[in-house]
Amino acid sequence: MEEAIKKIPPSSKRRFPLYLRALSQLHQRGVVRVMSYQIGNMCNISADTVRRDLMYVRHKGKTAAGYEVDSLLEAFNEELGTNTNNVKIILIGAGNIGQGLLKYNYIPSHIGKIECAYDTDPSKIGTIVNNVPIYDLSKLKQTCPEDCNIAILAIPKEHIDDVVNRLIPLKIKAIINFSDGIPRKRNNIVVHQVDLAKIVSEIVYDFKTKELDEEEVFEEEEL
Amino acid sequence: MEEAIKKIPPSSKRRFPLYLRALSQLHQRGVVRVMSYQIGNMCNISADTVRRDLMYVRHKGKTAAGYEVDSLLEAFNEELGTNTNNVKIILIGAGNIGQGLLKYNYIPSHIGKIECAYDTDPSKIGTIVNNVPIYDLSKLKQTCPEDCNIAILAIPKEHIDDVVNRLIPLKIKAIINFSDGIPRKRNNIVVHQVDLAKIVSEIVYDFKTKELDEEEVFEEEEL
DNA sequence: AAAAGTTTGTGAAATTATCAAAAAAAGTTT
DNA sequence: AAACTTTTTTTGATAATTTCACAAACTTTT
Repeated sequence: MEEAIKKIPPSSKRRFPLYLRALSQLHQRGVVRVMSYQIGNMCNISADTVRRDLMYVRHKGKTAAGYEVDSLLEAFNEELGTNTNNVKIILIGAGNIGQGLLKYNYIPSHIGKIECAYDTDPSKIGTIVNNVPIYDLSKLKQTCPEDCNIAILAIPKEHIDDVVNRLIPLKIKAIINFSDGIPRKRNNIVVHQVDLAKIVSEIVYDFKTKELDEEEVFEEEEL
Repeated sequence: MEEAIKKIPPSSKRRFPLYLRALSQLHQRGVVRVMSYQIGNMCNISADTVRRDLMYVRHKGKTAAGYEVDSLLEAFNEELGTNTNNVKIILIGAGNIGQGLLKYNYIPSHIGKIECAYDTDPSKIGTIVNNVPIYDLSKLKQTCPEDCNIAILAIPKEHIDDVVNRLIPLKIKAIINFSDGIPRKRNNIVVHQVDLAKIVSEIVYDFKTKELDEEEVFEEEEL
């Protein structure tokens, strides 16, 4: 008879930061109402899934023609709390991918903040990209923020294990690895592989498959 | 009473190119046998899922201590056929992300080949990065390969719609968009958003959530 | 204010991933 | 070389997640 315990599926929760980002953008643009499919487009999620997800945070069922941006924004802010606002991230490697991440605002503030970046190239060391200073990798220990647990790796695969070895004495517990190599397993550190080839591959394959399907409609009918 | 129709779930099929890539790498290294969890590690997929997927292609159930690399490789080659080998891709934008894609072999040949790249920066035009020539974007029409259907976008969001407009007269039917903006909807062109922020966001959020969970074990017990 | 058109909310179905335990192979010990 | 141990696959069962589909709620149009 008590209120049902609010159990939000993990798969749904993982999308919350995306919603927060989309809603913040909408809020900034002064948009008052938004449909599920619009949020879906912004986040690359189906409208169905968006609606399901929104069910979990909308404490009161309310509108039926779009959602109030501000009300949802509030709900997600509450739900996410300050969990992710203050996450400090370091970036190892200010090469192409690294600087790409810095420049394009790919990591918005809801998610966390890249505090500083590291490289070994003297021409990069000492520069500042989009407000983020690039330090000498050899000064990692001295310059890495105290309470930083997450590192993004964007370096050639030859150096991965080297770098990971240096991250272990720091308090880094999670690595987001954009490099095309996999560090060997360690105990105290979780590695998340971001595999750009995987991403492209799936899309290309989907596309090619769909194309074939269209050609093969005739054959199918023979069954 | 006929042989059951081999129906491979789409979600599974989408992983095939990844397996093909992993298996090719193993083959090159001369590895003869491989366990499901090793493939899983290489592809960032759980061992459970890998095994299920392999069920679909291994026409005959066989070994029980690891899989034969070559036999699987053959099976996937057969399954995928030449669908993806000869896919031609163009890359618009040879900035940080674009060159990153070119340099790090992120797009292996099983998936497709980036035939050429385009930029507007005179210092880039005419250069060759990892065997891929960079052309002037204004020469797009003249230089784009005839039978190319896929374009990767890695440009500032301000120029997205401009570029997409130019892609439409060509035979581009799918866009893989690494930019942090979304092109407006068109009829004849499918856009796949690759959202680096989304990726990082999910990882950071997962990490933070797990951290909190550990702290909150006590509270949970009160229920 | 009635009719037409949207969009949500949500059971139900379909799909996908994970668990768990039996079976098969390989390795180890005696 | 037989018996035991360990590892890894296979697969039925279960759980989680997504998608479908449609009634109900609201908006807009006539």
